[in-house]
Amino acid sequence: MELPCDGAGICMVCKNKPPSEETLACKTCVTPWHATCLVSPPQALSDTLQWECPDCSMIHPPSTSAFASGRSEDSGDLIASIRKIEDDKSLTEQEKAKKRQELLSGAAAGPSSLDGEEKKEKNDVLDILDKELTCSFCMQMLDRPVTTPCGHNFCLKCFQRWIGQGKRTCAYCRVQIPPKIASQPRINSTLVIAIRMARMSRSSNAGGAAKVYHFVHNQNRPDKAYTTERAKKAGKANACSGKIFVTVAPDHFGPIPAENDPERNMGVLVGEIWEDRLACRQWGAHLPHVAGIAGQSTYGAQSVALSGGYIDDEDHGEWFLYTGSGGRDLSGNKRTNKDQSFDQKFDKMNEALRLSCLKGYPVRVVRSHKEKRSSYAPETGVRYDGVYRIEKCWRKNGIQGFKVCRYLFVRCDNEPAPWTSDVQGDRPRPLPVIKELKNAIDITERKGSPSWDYEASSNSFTSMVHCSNESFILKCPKMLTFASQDDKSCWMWKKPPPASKKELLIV
DNA sequence: GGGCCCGCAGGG
DNA sequence: CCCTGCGGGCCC
Repeated sequence: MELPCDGAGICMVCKNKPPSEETLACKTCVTPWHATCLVSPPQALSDTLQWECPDCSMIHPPSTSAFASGRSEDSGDLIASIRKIEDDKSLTEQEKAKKRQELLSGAAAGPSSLDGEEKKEKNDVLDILDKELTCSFCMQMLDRPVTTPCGHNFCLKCFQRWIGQGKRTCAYCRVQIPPKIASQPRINSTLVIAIRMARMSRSSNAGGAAKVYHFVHNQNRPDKAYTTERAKKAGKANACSGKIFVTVAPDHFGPIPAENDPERNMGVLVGEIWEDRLACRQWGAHLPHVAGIAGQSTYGAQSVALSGGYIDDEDHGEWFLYTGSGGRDLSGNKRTNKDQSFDQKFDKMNEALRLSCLKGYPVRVVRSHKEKRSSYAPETGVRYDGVYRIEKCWRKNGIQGFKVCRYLFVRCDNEPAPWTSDVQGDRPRPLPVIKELKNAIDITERKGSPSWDYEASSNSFTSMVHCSNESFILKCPKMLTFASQDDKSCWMWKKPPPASKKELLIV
């Protein structure tokens, strides 16, 4: 059995610490090995620099190196062909690049294939999948993929073999692997789905060429927003999202609890502030980085972003009026600065808000203060403001409006209930009546505060809903719990409503 | 400080 | 696929 030196430099075979002249570093994985304990140590001194350890030479046997095997005999031709393209003065740089790519992607492998265009596209997809979904050990498509914290993927078996050899660094980038992951590697289920899809696309010959998505898996995203090569100008305006830190589903309603915050294990607290909308997105409070409403018209709205400085938005802290999407222009964006139809229906995001109103779903609220710095916001940035509910929806002069009220007074750990005029108050109280709604139509209303009542006999929560002169009862089992047995007036979210709408019983 | 343009993300 | 979106940087 051949074993390397451990982290302290002690040979795992002879249990001695070899002097540096007896230590060999693998050219691939840089792991130190005790030369005298090797079965076949390198003979010449010059070989020691190019020496590959038993593990690595086993993993990458030279004969199966993907590049060498496929192209070794015609690589001379390939270079000649590339030179020919380079020298062709009739081609633009773009055309040259395209030709080169065709050549490398194998479209030109079969001489002058006529369906090259279609084949190329398919190959592009498969190339990307090959590259991204390949295990660095066995060079095959990942089997039961395990992802390291540094973002590299390996087959479960390959990973376990590596760990079994006493390795505790990533085979790809040498970053330390935490003991927990080494001992209990978890299969990356999202990746499993991606692999399944890749296999499907590989096996299906028919069908149009798949589109190449520049998809970056969450684990592989940086901790901060970043700008791609394609987005020429720097800055966050065109930035891609960084890693999402919380583990809640994108359609998750309500607060983000500690158990979904593996990063800090504290959940997203009311009053938390991020530099911008992209950072806010990373903590799951509000996912769209431009749009103001996160939601699905058939499911409900998860969150809204309230940006200060719009005069028509009445903002009273614990309740505010919100104009639905499409009802205003995005400042400085000509495309949306069009005339509004005067007969809008509730659709898309507005319908999502209306549905949340009907069902009494909690809506997360984030506020930003780009223009107006109100006394509410001594700080800059985007602020998570806790859970609200949509109390009323209406349509007036073709514009949809929403009245959004604090759902429950959520006690937060880092400061007393913010955005309330009464700082002491973390109790529900009557809500102000909205003015000037005489000409409004389509009023969807939801009454009652707090919205959910606890029913001890069934240990469930019920809520009375009034809608279009009809009343019905919503039942949601075990949705809320009291913060403490002593203080029943202080409500707190413990468990968010079910992620699937099926689980919500309407009796 | 306003106009302009940009490109990402997500819904439908 | 197409469209839109209570961002945001930069230029004037």
